Amino acid sequence: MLSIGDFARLGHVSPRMLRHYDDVGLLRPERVDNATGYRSYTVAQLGRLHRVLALRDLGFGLEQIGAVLDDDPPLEQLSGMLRLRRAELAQGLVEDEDRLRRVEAHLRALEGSTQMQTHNIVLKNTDPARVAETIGTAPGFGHQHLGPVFQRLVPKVLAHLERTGARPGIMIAWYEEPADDGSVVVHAGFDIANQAVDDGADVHVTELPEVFVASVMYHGAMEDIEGVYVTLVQWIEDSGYHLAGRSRELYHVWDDDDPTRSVTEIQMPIAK
Amino acid sequence: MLSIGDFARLGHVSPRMLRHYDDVGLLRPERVDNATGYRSYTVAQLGRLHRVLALRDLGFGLEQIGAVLDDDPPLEQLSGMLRLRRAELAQGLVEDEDRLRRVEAHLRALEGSTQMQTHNIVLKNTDPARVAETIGTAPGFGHQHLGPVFQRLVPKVLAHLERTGARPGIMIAWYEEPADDGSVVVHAGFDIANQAVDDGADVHVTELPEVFVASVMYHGAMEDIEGVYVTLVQWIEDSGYHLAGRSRELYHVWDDDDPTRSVTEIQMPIAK
DNA sequence: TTGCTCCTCACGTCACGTGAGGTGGC
DNA sequence: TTGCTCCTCACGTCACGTGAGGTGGC
Repeated sequence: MLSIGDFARLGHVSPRMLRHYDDVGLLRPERVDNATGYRSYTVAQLGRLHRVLALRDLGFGLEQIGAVLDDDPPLEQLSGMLRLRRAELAQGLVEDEDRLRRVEAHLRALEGSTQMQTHNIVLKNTDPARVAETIGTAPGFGHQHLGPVFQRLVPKVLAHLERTGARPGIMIAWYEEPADDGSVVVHAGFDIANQAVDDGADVHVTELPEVFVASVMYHGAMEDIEGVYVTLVQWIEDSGYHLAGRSRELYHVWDDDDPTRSVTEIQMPIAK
Repeated sequence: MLSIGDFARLGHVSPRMLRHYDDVGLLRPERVDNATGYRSYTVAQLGRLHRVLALRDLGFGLEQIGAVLDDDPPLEQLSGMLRLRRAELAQGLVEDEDRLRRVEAHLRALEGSTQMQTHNIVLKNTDPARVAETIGTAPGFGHQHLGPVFQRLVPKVLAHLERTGARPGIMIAWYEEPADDGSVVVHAGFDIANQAVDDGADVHVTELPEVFVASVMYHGAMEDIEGVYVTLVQWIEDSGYHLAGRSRELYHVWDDDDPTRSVTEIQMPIAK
């Protein structure tokens, strides 16, 4: 008979672990002294300890280990558990590899040392939105091209919504792929939630689908937003994703008086 | 101003998370109602929430995130943190890949469906041991070859220990690489801990070094141990390791009357 | 008046590590 | 008598999820 300390040394575990395994019924001492509570183990119990350690090393929880050791499940069930564990591990590996790539993308973004705080990029599924929008064409990207187009489009939508008695929600814009000459079709409109709004002459109600995006919150005036786009696109590429759709801008805070207080969310659909 | 529920929906997080971030000081509501305790957030706070989520996604703890956001560390320190995180992730990946291989080795061992309970293989560093041992040669492995050799060697060591007044500890054997004709040099002896023992005519005191091994506890008579070796060697290979030294046997329980009660540990040195 | 939201505790998670405070055997 | 081992609580870990029990605004 071995004391808990001797048995622990023999099995390369801590006495505390053995007490814990006793508590949860995973490995009971061969006997326990009535008066002192001292635990005694036999060398033969090393076998059971070994099985516990082996299964723990594979990542099983103590409860599952207890089930395996005590219920002596049939081979198929055992291999089923191992297969499940294998799948979990493989899944975890994929996730951690992706995470590692994202860390590396942030490192590279830091080197670029753009003013923007790069640690601001979140991956998520957008919530779908119903928008009343209208369409215009700009000669290209960039604030100097897009600004005037918005000036023209936004009042149209607002007027239409006022006519139909609907309250505009958040303002949203999205961009089609640029044509060969660089010109861009711009969609600008407002979220209308589930309010009933008829289509107008130029204004249409449409549904923006749920998509997986990389999203950045940008605080500041629209003139300076281009650097954010550059950083974001680079980050997406660095972290192993690629663009997979039309990007959107959500104007969470639109401050005409002080544009630097604006809060704009850029969403770029991506896929692996 | 947004209620906690609205802000949570906007940021794709749970209200509980926001309360938690408030508790730990990571993201305080813009204001809290004195009477009701209701929290209010502003849309501008989405930026901070975004940074929290981005860093959390990389695997940083909330405390570290708070430090990054509030202390605004210099670029080098930021990139140092990212580098550390990258190293941790890479390390974790290696470990999980190894674990995955071990799971797969167990699956293959199950298919073989040997009687032995394969979930009994533990990787560990052996503890170094001082042993008094002697040497013999057997015509090959297998109980029929080794048995008689042990019969001859063990009494020699015991007699020597008795002469020097030392108490024998656990019995240990190890094997040199077989020669071309298959013959094996066998070392057999006893652990003597730190007792002073002089070398004898045939008996030498030697130190077994600490090595990394795959270890199996085998309950039963020595005649049937060969299957365990076969399974163990196969498992080692399947799990991406290779043999890296001479294997040992530790006779934790040696029962002459009932050999099936014997407990023998097989240790095979391995490396990646 | 009935839902809905929000509030504050407080337990549970997983497998132990780490004291605190006390006792028994050499 | 002094170390050493062993014992039983009980807290802490990490980031919340999940009730319980209660309140305020539409």
